[in-house]
Amino acid sequence: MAKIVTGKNSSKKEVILKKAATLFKTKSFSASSMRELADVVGVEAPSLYNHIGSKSELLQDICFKIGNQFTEQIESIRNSNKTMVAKIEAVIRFHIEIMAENFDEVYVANHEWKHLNEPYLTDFLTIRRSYEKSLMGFIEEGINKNEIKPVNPYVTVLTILSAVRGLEFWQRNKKNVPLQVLENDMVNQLLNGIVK
Amino acid sequence: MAKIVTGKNSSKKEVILKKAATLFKTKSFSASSMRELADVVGVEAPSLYNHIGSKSELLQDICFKIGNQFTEQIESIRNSNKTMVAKIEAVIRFHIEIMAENFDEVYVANHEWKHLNEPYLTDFLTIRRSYEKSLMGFIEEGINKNEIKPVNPYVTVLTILSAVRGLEFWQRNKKNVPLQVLENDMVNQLLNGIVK
DNA sequence: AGCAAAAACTAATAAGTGTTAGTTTTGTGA
DNA sequence: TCACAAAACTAACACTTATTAGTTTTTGCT
Repeated sequence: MAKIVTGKNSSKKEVILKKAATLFKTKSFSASSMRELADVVGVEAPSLYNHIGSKSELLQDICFKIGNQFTEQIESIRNSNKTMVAKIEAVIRFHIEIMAENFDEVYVANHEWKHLNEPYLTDFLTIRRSYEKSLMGFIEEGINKNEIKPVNPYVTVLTILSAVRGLEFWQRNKKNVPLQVLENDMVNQLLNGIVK
Repeated sequence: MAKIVTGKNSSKKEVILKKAATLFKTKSFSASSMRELADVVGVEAPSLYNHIGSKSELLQDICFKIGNQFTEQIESIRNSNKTMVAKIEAVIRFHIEIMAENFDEVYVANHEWKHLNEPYLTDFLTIRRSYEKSLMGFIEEGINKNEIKPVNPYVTVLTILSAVRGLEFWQRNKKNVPLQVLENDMVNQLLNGIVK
């Protein structure tokens, strides 16, 4: 009889969630079967149900864990007293850092949220939209305070968020480009451009 | 007996491909069934096989049609005699335009390529990597010619490509933000930044 | 009109899906 | 050591999957 090996501070459900995130990232949610997940966990598929409710629940847990993490961070930046440019810079930086730490989960939340069931789907999109609005507020206020050029705030948010999401592709080059270089260069390009 | 309705210049296979791209974009490749595709085409599932080889073949056709389109465009830009900055700008602009025209196909190529079978998977990644290398060449040459700040070329390519890919999220706001505004603002931010 | 090819149909197959039921084994505290 | 709960197991269910075989209908050409 196999046994789920739990690390020091993690419950069995957390172990399953972690492996699920990796599997869903690699194969996508729909193409991943509970039998495959059970395999990497080291157990038979039905045994998983002693610890989790359903396959969908796994996706929900992953998406909302990440969603809340981002929401908390941007709230705390909003309540800080930095210049608007500094706030935007802080957003870019924590985005990169959360991504570097919880890569698989962030990837899954970004790519597989559409397989959430209602009402989770609607909730998730609400959270995400409110996040985008916060960032858009920073841009607008930055323009008003004359820190930022009179750009279209929506396009700017789109550009920034897409750029940081692109870190998904970075992982295969982790060794060649250190995190600090990445963060600095990306912040610089998005804020100051690359043209001399 | 239902009949596949073909437009003026499109074969029945092309009709199926177009609908498949839309379906795969909406539901993802793995979560889309041939029965669903048949439904939107207006036919029974087995009838599709009079026109196509398999489900995987649909994905292959979509991915390589888009892949080749991008490759051709960047080749033609490479062979033009523009400044390097102008070449990079041209890349950003055609990216946005291809995306605006063939939205569903580009989306599928970007998101569902991992479900390609070998040897198509390897081929696709090779094409993509060579595309990235071309763009990276523009950056490096731009730095050498003193047109561009001494940035990390890899990070810069990553930032640019991710930013333009983010247009996926733009569609829901098509009405509010015209294509030209989008193109200009995005080019501007990526090349010149947003900070005053 | 009649014949051949194209393209639709129905029926069926084998494999894979998430999940439940019922049972057995394991780990823990008295 | 014994009992109880936690967590593993096997077997099975009801569905869905892509695809094939075989048949019938439609289309287009002479």
